[in-house]
Amino acid sequence: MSQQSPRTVLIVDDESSIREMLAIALEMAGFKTVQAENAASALKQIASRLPDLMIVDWMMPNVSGLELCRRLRRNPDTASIPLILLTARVEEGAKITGLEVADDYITKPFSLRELVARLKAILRRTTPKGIEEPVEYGNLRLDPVGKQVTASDRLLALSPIEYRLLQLFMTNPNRAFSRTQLLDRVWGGDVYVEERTVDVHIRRLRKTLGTELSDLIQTVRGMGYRFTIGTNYTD
Amino acid sequence: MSQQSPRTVLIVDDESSIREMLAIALEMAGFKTVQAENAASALKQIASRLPDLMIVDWMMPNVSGLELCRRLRRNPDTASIPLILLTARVEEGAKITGLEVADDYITKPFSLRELVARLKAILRRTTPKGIEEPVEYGNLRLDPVGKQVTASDRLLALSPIEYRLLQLFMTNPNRAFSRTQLLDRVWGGDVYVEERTVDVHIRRLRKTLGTELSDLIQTVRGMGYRFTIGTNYTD
DNA sequence: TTAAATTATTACAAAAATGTGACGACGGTA
DNA sequence: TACCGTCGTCACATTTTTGTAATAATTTAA
Repeated sequence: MSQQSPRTVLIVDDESSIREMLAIALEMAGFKTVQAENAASALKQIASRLPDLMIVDWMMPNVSGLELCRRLRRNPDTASIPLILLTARVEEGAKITGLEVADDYITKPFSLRELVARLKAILRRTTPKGIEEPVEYGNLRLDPVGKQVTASDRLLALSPIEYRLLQLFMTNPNRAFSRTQLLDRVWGGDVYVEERTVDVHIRRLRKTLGTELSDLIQTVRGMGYRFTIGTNYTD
Repeated sequence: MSQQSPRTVLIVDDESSIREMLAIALEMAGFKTVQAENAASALKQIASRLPDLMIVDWMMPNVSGLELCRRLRRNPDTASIPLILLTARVEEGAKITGLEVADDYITKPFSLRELVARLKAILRRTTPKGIEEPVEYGNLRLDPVGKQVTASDRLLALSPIEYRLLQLFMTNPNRAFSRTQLLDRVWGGDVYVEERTVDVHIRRLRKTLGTELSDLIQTVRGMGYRFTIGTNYTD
């Protein structure tokens, strides 16, 4: 049974009719959908919550879909979101230009069945990398499928937030996150809590990790926190 | 993490009490604020100095806030200023119409904390940071992503100021900085500290770098300091 | 060489940042 | 209903960082 949390697809198109059609088709296929009618709105949605995949219309007023994709690619946080470009163009040149930034493209008119199929294909080959593969450092192991964390084969009891924190850390080792970034990516961009709340949850995470493993989560003074591996210290 | 020059927020509202409340809240959050009580005044303020973000009341006499936003969007100079619409309307129609021109909207009554949070979120995503590549000279390596510095793979414990100092030096090798320049670029242009304080921090940086690497930071007598690489000396 | 100018070093107290425990709120559940 | 786990926030403790002044060391100019 593939009852993971449903994938979220962000549909970016200026025509509401197309958005609606796609939304219905995708929701029937078991996806969650979010819509945006322009690039600015899309960026806002993304800031609020990272989608698992995006369908972007090539031709849009102001910022074109292509330009939106380029901007997404430049930002490390969004660079890995799989993209499907929706285009009416059939020319080879356009195809190639589009593929440089997109993972796939579909020319209008298109069959919904085909779209869904391609979408699933892309998710199949892009998600296992980050989301479903267990991450492991030393004897600490995080299993995204079972949402379980084990240390030396002992199961750790993590709260939901602790789990997401650890997952973010373990999938981005040696990267410092500010409290704001953590709030954005663990809590979600649309939740407003005190920055210091992060400290408390770091504390709780460290506590459940135990004395040995808690060293993995380091304080970066004046900045935030970092999951550090493979470095020697000389303090 | 607000060591950048303070952002300026232009508040446009016909009710002075609301303007004042917003101004106080925002200034407590570290922003500079400018106020305007109508669209004309707002345009004047903008002409005098471009704000980093605007909060605009939807309902205003004469030109409505929405109309003001539209005019701003039409002008290339002001089109990219992020906008937050302040509105009492809750209807879906209003939301959608508003979002076409604004980056976000907040319905009255609103929580100041939420407003500040959203405002920061908008600034965060409209001011994308450049891609940060590690800098490396010899066995000294500074990693902006992890905010860590290693010497021969040993992690150095730098304080925030030491880190920023070293980052400035390493990204501008062989360039001499005066103490004033260092204060501007490491401390930020809006703080007042003694010039001699720089000396102390240089000393601290040299100390944490260790005897070998401390030679990299050279004193330029009568001028300031310089990060020197690839040069041999024969005094 | 000496005196003046400049920088290095040290110590210390204030300020800032982070760690920590506790409390109440909230939703789910027996 | 009461219980339980989780969460956000606060108050207070602890640690680190920072600015400054005092003093030592060094360089420069005459």
